[in-house]
Amino acid sequence: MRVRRLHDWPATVPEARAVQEELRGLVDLAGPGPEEPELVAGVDVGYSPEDDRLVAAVVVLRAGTLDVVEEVAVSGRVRFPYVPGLFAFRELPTLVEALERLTVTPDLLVCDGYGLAHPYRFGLACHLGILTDLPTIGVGKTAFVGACEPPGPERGAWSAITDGGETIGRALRTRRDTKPVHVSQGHRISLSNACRQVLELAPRYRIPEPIRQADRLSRRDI
DNA sequence: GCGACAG
DNA sequence: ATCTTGTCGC
Repeated sequence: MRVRRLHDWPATVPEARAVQEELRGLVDLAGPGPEEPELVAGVDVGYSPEDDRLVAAVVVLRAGTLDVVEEVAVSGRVRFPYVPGLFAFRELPTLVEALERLTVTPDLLVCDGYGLAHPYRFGLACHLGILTDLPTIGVGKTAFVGACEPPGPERGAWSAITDGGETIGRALRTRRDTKPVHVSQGHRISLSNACRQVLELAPRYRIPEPIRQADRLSRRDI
């Protein structure tokens, strides 16, 4: 699929912040996003324990059956330090290469990490949404910014993640008695639809299937 | 000022 | 992210 080249990859913190400030105004939070997506892609990155290599993985699933339609893994090198809030600049360059090698265009992109629920309201999922112009969802495994009450114990229970009075995401229980995931909007999808999609994509495990598959692939090829 | 901070 | 053993539960 085609990915827009809106900027060069920044090498420094100030450059990266400038890119975020420039692109954050382009984010579409109105959605509503696809009602019944046909193809859903998951993206994740795995890191080498011994050097600076990383593997970006994209797995496309048929939404109805969760069957794998296409897989792409691309290896690269870390070119940006881990700075909370600028996490996307580590993974995006190689992730974009992997997406460009996709022969199909997904209807929805599920990202490992945050979208709106981000210190500058522009996490990896928002950034990837702008570059691909696809609806994107951010799914985080741990809390980052904002606060929320613990949702009820049942699958499907959720509570709002708020920060300074504004709602930036939801803690969503995808599996009974299991730690919730943190869902936030990336681009071109509403928060309620994002949660509905995440729930449908995680019928069995805590982590939505597209991300689980991408995670497996990124570790296998490192 | 200090610590905490997606992966 | 990654380094790590056992353990509890389906």
